[in-house]
Amino acid sequence: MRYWLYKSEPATWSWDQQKQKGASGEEWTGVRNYQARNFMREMKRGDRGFFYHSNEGKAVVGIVEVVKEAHADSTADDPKWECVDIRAVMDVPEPVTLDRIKAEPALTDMVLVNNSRLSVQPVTEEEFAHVCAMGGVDPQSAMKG
DNA sequence: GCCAACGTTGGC
DNA sequence: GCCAACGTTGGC
Repeated sequence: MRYWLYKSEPATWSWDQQKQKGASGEEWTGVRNYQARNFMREMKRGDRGFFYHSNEGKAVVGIVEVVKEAHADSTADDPKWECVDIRAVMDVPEPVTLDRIKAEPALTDMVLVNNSRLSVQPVTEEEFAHVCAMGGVDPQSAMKG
């Protein structure tokens, strides 16, 4: 299993909206960047990830899971743009802000810190567990379901 | 609201 | 195929 991070501006698509989609989840549409698309092509059903609020909030606010692997993005006119479907798994009780992540020596290599513009990005298992712990989430339950 | 970083586009 | 111009993202 691999781990990921999905960025969204809460004004466009928020964690609350994601949660309202329930267990069937929702397409992660709108990615028009090859690097981000290629990461989504690598995703497998069951992969876990972070839901990150960019711009406003700037924090990891939730845990999500891939429920449908890459397929054509229904909002794109070109089928080369693909997306996965993800569902909300659980809240992060203490949202882990970008400031806290940057201040954490174990997380200096996170893509979030080093490539702030990439909207879908990989997270290592160690980083995932670390951020879970910082957010008050039991890493075991976040990583296993 | 500004602007740095980065990706994409298009002229040559 | 290079690279300047432009657009977008997202932190500040």
